[in-house]
Amino acid sequence: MNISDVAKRAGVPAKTIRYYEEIGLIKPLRDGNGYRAFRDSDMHKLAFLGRARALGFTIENCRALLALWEDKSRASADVRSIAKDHLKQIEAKIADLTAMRDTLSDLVRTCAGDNRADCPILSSLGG
Amino acid sequence: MNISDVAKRAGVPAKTIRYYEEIGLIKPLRDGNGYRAFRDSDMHKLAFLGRARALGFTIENCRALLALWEDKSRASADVRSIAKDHLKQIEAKIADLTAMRDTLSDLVRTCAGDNRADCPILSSLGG
DNA sequence: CTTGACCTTCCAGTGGTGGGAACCCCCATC
DNA sequence: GATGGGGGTTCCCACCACTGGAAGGTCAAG
Repeated sequence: MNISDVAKRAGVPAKTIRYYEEIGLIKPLRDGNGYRAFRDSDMHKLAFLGRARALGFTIENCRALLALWEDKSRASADVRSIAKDHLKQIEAKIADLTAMRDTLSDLVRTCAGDNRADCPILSSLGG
Repeated sequence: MNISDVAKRAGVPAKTIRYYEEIGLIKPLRDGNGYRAFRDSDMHKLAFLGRARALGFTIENCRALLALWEDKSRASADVRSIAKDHLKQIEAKIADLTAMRDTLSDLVRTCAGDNRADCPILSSLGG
């Protein structure tokens, strides 16, 4: 498989695939002409990476998860611990954003939004 | 005022202040020795920027809001429109993260997390 | 033989800092 | 006068995870 085929099948952009090779997440073979030759296993790894990234795992977490996925004798506790940590971080980010949203939606609600110069949003930002 | 004073008072790191000057958000004067000389107005702008950034506004939005803040004849509708757009983006991000969290917390819940190799998290990522 | 779609590598840029080097300036103390 | 310490300055590199683009090699079709 060439890079555009595997990109389509795994749902990961070709540029990203090259990047993943560069940082050692995948190690595709090479044809005589220098083209990358992807095996099915490479494609599956890329699809795995695509799903993990879609869940917001960092690259380094993806690397760890991939290693655990490859390791037949792994303990699921290791995976669970990574996922739980990540879940906590996501929840923290949601909390941050929710606080922002609440403040901001209050401001938007109290702002008349007409042609007058008086603006509670700017007043609030101004201190 | 020197940079560390204004950093403390406005609650914005000195590094960030230099960056804000570099991109033209503030224009502090200079002393004879080359030190930045901040006026009160610079400090107020920095505090404004700090609050706007804390609400997640991008630098470019901050620039626009600052201009409106400075403009005595502004219409509050302009401010409100920026804030509403930003609010929408925050809500979109919250929705994304919430979807991630839901998927992930399902996976974490169904994962035994013991020493067995069987792991629903990896199975799900593997496709 | 040409065209055009691939593929390759390499370099630069993103946003908003943070870290650190190398150097200047000012004040206090010995 | 020397020295030390704590400011300040500019400049460049690193982060994260890509993304875009240039310059050039390769391949299949017409």
